[in-house]
Amino acid sequence: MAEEKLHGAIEAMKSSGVRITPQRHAILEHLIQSMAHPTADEIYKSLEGKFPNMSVATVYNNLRVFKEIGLVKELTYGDSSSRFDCVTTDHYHIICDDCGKIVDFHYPGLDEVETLAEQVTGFQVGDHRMEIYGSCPDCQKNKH
Amino acid sequence: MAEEKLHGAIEAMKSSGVRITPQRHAILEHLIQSMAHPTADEIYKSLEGKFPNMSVATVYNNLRVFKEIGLVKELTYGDSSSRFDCVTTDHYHIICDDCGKIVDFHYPGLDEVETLAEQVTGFQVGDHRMEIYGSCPDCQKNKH
DNA sequence: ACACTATTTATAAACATTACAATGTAAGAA
DNA sequence: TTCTTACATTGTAATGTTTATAAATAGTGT
Repeated sequence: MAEEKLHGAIEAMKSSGVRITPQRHAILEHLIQSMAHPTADEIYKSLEGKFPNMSVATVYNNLRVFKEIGLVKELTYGDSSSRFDCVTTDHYHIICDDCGKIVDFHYPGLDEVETLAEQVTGFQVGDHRMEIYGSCPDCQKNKH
Repeated sequence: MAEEKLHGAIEAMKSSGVRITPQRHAILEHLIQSMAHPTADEIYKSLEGKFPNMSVATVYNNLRVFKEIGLVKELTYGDSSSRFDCVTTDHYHIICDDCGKIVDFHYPGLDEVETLAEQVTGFQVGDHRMEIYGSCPDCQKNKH
């Protein structure tokens, strides 16, 4: 399934006229395979073995490119660095306040809220963002 | 009404055992009166007149204190600096993609999503965050 | 093969935020 | 009041993430 996602992403790049370089391929692959919503620096470090000469700038540049063609979303929380998430299917995130773990979870989509917001504020709505915060099962145990 | 909010906030500080210094009073006052969800730097600049010697560190320190006692929420978007919002009543934000304007808007609260997330993920949910993105009425006019 | 453009690299710069040490200020006890 | 102690503020240095820039490299179309 990760294969298919990667394939789909590459198709999306092709049809957007974006070149598929080895670095881009590797960054995308890492984003898809790692379930961990990594930071730019984590991606950089994890590809050091394969690409000893790769620059951090390349990671940032390409994450921006991926964002622009809608392959990737940037997640900004309170902490210092952004995390990046491959948008394959629509999903939300639930985040552990204690250990920082991020888990995907599905929910129908909040169309109703968007509609109401449009009516009340006069905005033309394009998108929304939602996250849920709490304590993950592991951290609940450790607290007891 | 801003008076009452400020008063309530000061009471909250008292009962948390947090000292009410002139700087803290001014920062809170600015947060409550400005409807603009300011950045730390904006707060700092706006109080330069009253407190020529105030340090940026003071602004950051106190925003952290306010966050800890639950008076203030930190809003992190894609851009470089956090914005700060006085939590008086529960509300969500709708944000203009073009000009960055942030407008408050009320909605019943997404208890149902929280409950479902709890069941699906096993997390113990404490909080959630939602923002809506779009184009504000002004920017819609300026586009066409 | 050639010219042209996109991409990568390396490094410097910008910027927000935090850490730290020194100074100042308020509250309570003797 | 004065002493003591804990908390706040200030100024500055340090940290860390992200962006800008210029040079080197690779790819594409003619």
